[in-house]
Formats: sequence, structure tokens, C-alpha cells
Amino acid sequence: MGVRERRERQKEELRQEILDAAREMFFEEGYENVSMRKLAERIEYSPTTIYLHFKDKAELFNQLCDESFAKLALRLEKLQKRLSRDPLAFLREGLRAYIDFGLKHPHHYAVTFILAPTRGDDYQFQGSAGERAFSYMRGAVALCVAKGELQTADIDATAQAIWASIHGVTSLLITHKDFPFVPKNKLIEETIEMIVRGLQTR
Amino acid sequence: MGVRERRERQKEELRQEILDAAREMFFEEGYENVSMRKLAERIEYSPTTIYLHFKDKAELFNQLCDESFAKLALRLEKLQKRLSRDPLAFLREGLRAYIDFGLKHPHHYAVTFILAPTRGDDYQFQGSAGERAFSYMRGAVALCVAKGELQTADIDATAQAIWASIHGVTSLLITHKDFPFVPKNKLIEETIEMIVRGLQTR
DNA sequence: TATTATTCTTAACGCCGTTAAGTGAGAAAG
DNA sequence: CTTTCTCACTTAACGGCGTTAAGAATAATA
Repeated sequence: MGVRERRERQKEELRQEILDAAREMFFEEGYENVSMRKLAERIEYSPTTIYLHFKDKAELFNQLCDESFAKLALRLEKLQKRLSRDPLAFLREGLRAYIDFGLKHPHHYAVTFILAPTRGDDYQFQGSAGERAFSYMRGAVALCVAKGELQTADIDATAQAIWASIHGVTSLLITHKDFPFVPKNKLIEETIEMIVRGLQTR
Repeated sequence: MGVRERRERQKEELRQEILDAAREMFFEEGYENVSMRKLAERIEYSPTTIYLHFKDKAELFNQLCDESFAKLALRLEKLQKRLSRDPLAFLREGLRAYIDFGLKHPHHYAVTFILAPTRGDDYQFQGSAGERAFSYMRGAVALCVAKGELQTADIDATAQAIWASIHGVTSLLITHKDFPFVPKNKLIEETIEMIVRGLQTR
């Protein structure tokens, strides 16, 4: 009577097939340029089939975003363990990792942090893997303050200011490809150092 | 023989009527939610008529963006004159003005700095009013460095890092309306202070 | 073999930006 | 005064989109 099980397995397989194709296509062409019809053609099913596995295009994509951000969260977790003795280094490395991640997954980053909210989608930052990643950074700031390496009157305000700044670099580098930027790494380092120096105890 | 003149005047009037309606609608509903058809209905012409005045939707919107950014540039110019004696104050006030502008014209800001480049549009940052506004900031940084109030090895890198950071605050505040931010002004001040402290000579 | 689930497709709805072709009013030319 | 021409404007369509209602096909159960 393993029928049910096999069916579920097959369903899961197709679901994965959709996710895999979508991941590739979104990565190559971006959210806006991948239509449900094109995606369907790629997996050789009718467009309607996708809707048997995902509520709509947004949900499908959010799934992929969460996947990616979970990876970032994992990376930050490892960093934290490795650098738990030196919170300032953890903060610095964490910021680098965050920006790095954005540049490696530009479409995912764009949809979660740049595009998602501007559409009328029901995407919720709260509870997302994106939020989880952010909370690591807040933790890093708190640690630095506790150890007296950074000074601030308000940990949340500081953490958010930091986040805003690195989000700025990340998103500019992703979206403004034609801007005559200083070399990428220089801009990243400059920003990180500016942030750290701006908060360091004197 | 004022026929030609009258015709041109009328054409210009309709062009303005389109721009006015578009400005309102884009402001109220955002770029994606305003269709050429809706806009046409508002001005009581057929959709095709709009194309007699603007190449496409993107050009129409860029027109409006440039308008707004010209206003920002003007504001920065005035600031510069008023605070030419105190470049650090000019920088600070300029940053505030930039963020302020973004929050006052969220749709225009979003399209120029957040969305435009992610679409395949032929929008060029170079030569835009947006670039003009940015260059004021670069000037402010250069001035501060010249007067020995800020320290940096590379003015461009610094100016871009600053820009990235305030773009970050601005765009996060615009797009992530559901994020439990610290009060808006607090976040803005925190970021500006972090930036300035991070670059100040010690 | 007949019935029932389940999977998947066809066809459509109502949008979208954009364009080719045509209408109709008014100016210019005869 | 009539014809020609110009030019603002519209109608109708193309090919796309995300999504859904209704039905066909397939495979498991009775």
C-alpha cells in the first residue's frame, strides 16, 4: 500500500524540479523576466501545473529566497562561533559576508530587500530568513557594546544604521551597474571601515 | 499665420496635462500600478495619444524623475551657498536633505535609484539630475577634506561610501514599511552621525 | 469492469505596453 | 468654394502577462 507514499514522493520530485528550474532562470534573468509560462515550458508542463505546487509566483520565489538566506544565516552562525572571542572582528567579517552574499545572489537579494516590498505582495519580512540574518548582526553589535569596543546609546538604532549602510552598498552595486564606481572591494572596505570607526569607542 | 504657434502651444499644453496627471498618479500609486490605459482614461484621451508625446512609459516617468531631482539639486545648491563657510555642516545638512527628498518623493526616488536599473530600461544614470545631486555631495566631501575636517585617502571612495549609506537608509525606509524600525528621525540621525564620526579627523 | 481520486491540460479572463492602420477636422492650395 | 493635404487622435489588434474554472486523462480502488 505504498501508493500514497510513492505519489507524495513524485509530487515532491516535481516540486523540486520546479524549484530547480526556477532558481536557475531567476538567477539568469531576474524575477521580472521569468514568466510562469516560460518556466512551465522549461520543465515541460503546462503553466497551470505550477499552481498545484505553489500558490503564486511570489510564493515560489520567496521559497528560493528563504533557501538562500538560510545559507547566509548559516555562514554567519559559523563566523560567530569562530570569532566569538573577538566581537569586533565578527562584526567586520559579518558585514563583509552579508555584502558578499548579496553580490553572489543578486536576484534573490533584490527580490527580498529591494523589490519585494515595492510590489503589493504579501511578503513579510518578519519571520523570514532575511530577518534571521539581520538578527545576527544586531547580536554582533550588542556583543561589541558589551565588551566596550563600540559605543552607542541605542543598540537597535545602531544596528539598523549599520544594516542600512551595508544594504546601501550592496544594493547600489547590484542595481547601478553602469555607475563609475571605485573598484568594488575598495568601496566595500571603505564603507565597513567608515562604519566601524564611526562607532568605535575613543 | 500664428497657426503653427497655436498648434504647438496646444501640443505643449496636452503634454503638460499628461505630465501633471502622471505625476499625481505615480505619486499615489507607484510606477507599477499606473498603466498607460489608466493614465489615458484620467486625461480623457486614448492610450495611443500618450505615445505622441512620450516614447514610452519609462521616458514619461524619467521626465518626472528629472524634474524632482532638479529640485533636490537646487536645494543642495542653496545649502552650499548658505553653509560655504562650514563644509562639515554642509555635508551633514546635505545628507539630511537627500534622505528627506527621498522620503518626500518615494516613487520618484524608487524608480531612479531602486527600480530603474533592475529593469532592462535604457535609463542612464550618467548625465541625469540624480547624478547632479550626487556630485554635490562629492564636492562637499572634497571641501571637508581640503579644510582638514575629514580624513580619507580617496575622495571618490569616501563619497561613494557615504552615498551608499544614505541611499541605504532612504531606500530601506521607503521599501520596508513593515519593518519595526526605530523612529525614523532617530535612524537618520544615527546614520549621519556614524558616517561623520567615521570620517572625522582625530 | 465500473467507480473514484488525482494529475495535468485546455481555454479563457482581464490585465498590460505598444503599434499599424485608419478617421476626421481643419488649414492650405487650387 | 472645392479639393487636397496635414496632423491630432482613435480603433483594433498583437503578443505578452498572472491566474483560474472546467474538463480530460490517467491510475488506483472497489
